[in-house]
Amino acid sequence: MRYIENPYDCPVTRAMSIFGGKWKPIILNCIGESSLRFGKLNQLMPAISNKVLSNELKELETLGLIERKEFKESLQRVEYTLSDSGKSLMPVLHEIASWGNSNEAKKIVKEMAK
Amino acid sequence: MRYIENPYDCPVTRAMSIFGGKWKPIILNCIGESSLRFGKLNQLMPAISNKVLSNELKELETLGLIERKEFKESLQRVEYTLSDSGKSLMPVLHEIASWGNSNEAKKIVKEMAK
DNA sequence: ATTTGTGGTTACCTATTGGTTACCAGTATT
DNA sequence: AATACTGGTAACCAATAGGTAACCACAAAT
Repeated sequence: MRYIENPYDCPVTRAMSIFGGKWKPIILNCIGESSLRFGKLNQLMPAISNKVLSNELKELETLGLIERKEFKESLQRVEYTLSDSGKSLMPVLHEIASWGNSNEAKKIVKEMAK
Repeated sequence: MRYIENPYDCPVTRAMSIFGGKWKPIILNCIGESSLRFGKLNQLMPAISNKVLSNELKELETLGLIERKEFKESLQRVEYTLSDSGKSLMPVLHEIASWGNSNEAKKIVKEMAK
């Protein structure tokens, strides 16, 4: 998602410029308090291609919302976690998740499917 | 935004399928508790074209998140308000707005601009 | 009679997103 | 030595979203 012009300094516009987009909130929520590998993220979101996942992870890292840790141990191993900025988004993600679990949301999705 | 495949029934995925996208959260937040005319919405979000605004409003109406009221009075007059479903999103929008006002968010946007 | 404002629609084009397939390096397994 | 797994990347193409500009009906104002 590109930066959205925001002449009136709208906070929702600012927030959505940062973590809006099809996958970013979902990825951030998946990672949450845990530490996930690329392959695991791919499993959790079967609908995302590895190209797109790779791009999104890079963008989230550039934004400073996640951290990428490479373990040189043995077999290639990379883990993603939320940075402090990313963690500050947790209340937002919880609120979104909570609404997503509401009957309102479920009803709307049921309608969309028709 | 199309419906996102959601095999694990992730609530964030469900929520973002509904009100995700570049403009939807911004429009919903703009309307809030008030009742806004098309022209006013256009003023509040100068970066949106009237075509896109028109489309988004239609989609939001189809989703049942907003209501469109036509006043036959005199001059063509249409007002948009949140439906009950739309109002149930207010806590989410507030949380997003609150994060958008945080220093974290402002710092990130400052970096993006470079 | 012409102009202005509202709430759009239409046609057209471009930019962005997303998807597919193939491929790669390093390590471990068979 | 060949194969498989991880975490990707590259090239290419298709679909979708978004943007621009022109236009329209209706009403009111000049």
